[in-house]
Amino acid sequence: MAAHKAQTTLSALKQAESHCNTRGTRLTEKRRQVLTGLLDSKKALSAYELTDYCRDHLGYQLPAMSVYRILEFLEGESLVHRLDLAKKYVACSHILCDHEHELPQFLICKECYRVQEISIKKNLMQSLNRSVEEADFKLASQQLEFDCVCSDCCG
Amino acid sequence: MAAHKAQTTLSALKQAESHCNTRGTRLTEKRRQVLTGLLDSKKALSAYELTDYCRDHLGYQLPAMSVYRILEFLEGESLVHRLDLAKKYVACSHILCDHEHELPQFLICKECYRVQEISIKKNLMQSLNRSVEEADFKLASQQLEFDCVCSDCCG
DNA sequence: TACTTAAATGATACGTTGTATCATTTTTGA
DNA sequence: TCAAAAATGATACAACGTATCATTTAAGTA
Repeated sequence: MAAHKAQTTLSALKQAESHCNTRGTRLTEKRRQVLTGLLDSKKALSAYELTDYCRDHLGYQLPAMSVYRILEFLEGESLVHRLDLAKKYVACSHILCDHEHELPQFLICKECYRVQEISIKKNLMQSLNRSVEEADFKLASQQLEFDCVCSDCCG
Repeated sequence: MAAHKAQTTLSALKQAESHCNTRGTRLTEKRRQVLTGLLDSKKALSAYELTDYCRDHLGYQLPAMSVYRILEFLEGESLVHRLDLAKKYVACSHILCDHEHELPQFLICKECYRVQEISIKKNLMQSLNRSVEEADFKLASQQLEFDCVCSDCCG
């Protein structure tokens, strides 16, 4: 289990590194390790699952408090998204892209926590925003999360 | 604080009572009290806030475990909705209606937990479902919840 | 280089939401 | 009246998350 990381994970880490350099922040060893855990996982992980990841793959127990702080940092760098609905975290699927993206939407499988990042069509989001505004509310974020079931879990 | 309940609350309780009778279930005293707490609150309440409600308004401490069970019952009777996003509960705004409703959507103010129940236009929901299905996912429920800010909390 | 300061991480305690389990009370129906 | 079922109580515990203070590590400067 020690061995090798997928090409995309390595590329993403490199990209994340230079992103942080550019911004004058530091992708420390632990931050890199947490990000690696998320990149290598095809599903969303909770903070506590990430401490397990460190214990199992790296041989030390990263305190939950540190994981939360690191996730907060990574989210600030737009390298990670927090999924409120699942109370879990995913690596941003656009780390490797150099161009700007519209705000992502997340489809979260409530069974296996596989996550799909999609972009909802502009006019659909506009209609939605209009419906919400008619009720005198505003969407707190355009980054929506939808409770779903994926095709593996009984599509 | 002891005194009188709004007309709508009383009507809703009566309606809930007969709804349960019809279904062969029982709206017991405690269940009625929890429902009353939700009906009288203009915002979503957590299970623990409902135990506080009983302590403050009814003079006894309803155990959290009982509150959870009662909420589960009320949700099964479609008298209450659980809001995953807020981890809180609201009385269904359609208790007083006798006709069928489309599945509701919820706008939840993340500041004050005021909740607005709306119905999103059919074609909007259709577009959304289509987008989700293109990603090989399915919405787990058509009862969507949106993290919002209401007009009172900085509209 | 050594020293000071700031950034990052660790350790501990605690708060909130929620479930599991078993005991007790209340209601129902024969 | 009595047995069975339904509802509620009590207790313990699990998962997620934050507050606080201590310690370590890195960065910049004399």
